[in-house]
Amino acid sequence: MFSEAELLAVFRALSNPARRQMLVWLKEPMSFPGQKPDDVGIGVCVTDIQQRAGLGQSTTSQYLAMLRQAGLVVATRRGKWTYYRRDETNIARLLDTLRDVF
Amino acid sequence: MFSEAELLAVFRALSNPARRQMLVWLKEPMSFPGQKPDDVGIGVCVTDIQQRAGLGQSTTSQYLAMLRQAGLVVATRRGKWTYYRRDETNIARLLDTLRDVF
DNA sequence: TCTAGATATCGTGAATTATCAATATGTCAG
DNA sequence: CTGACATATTGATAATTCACGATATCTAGA
Repeated sequence: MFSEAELLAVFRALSNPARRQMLVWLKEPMSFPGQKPDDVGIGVCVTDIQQRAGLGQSTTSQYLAMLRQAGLVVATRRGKWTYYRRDETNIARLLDTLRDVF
Repeated sequence: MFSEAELLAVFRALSNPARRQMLVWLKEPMSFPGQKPDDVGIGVCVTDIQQRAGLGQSTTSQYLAMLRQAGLVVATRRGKWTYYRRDETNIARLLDTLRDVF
């Protein structure tokens, strides 16, 4: 299911509180100020996540990239913005794997 | 259920492949050479885990301490030996929490 | 095409982790 | 009480992560 390398990426990504929070925050896209109902399906843009996290822009971008490489979120570019949303299918698959492995 | 600090300890502990493997290995105590059937209930001693991991003695001891602090294993001292076994109850509780939180 | 805004990437220094060897502690046997 | 052994703790260094500012890239619009 998940290779050793994939599990490593996942645990490394989640071993940081800020990144873990981002993943939880994305469960409720509408909780972000200024989030448009039309955009819920596509996700939340980097700037909005950055505001909430209180981190620098580059840090936020990198952290989201890590979550994406770990297969936890999906990025979609629309215009100048990149929207991030949870990859619910893969997260469910991950939880199943964790049940099997641990 | 699990506090933020506890989750941090868990993910940090599991973000290292050697520590993750130890936790998996401990599912099968009898898979360790020289493991006595009588000791299965109490766990596996540090030296046996160290042999399998191919790490130094101090490293192994520290890694097991990390797993213990994360609530993933339980240590029992018997004579000169310290036996480590999985804390299945807490691991199950953890998996439930992960399902809730993520 | 030029510019401004959003995001990504690069380069950095501080903090943390990985891992070991050396040493300390704790326990049994004699 | 000593010696030998199992484990824990300490000290050290290389590698990695954290988080930032600076810079590069991409895109929409003037």
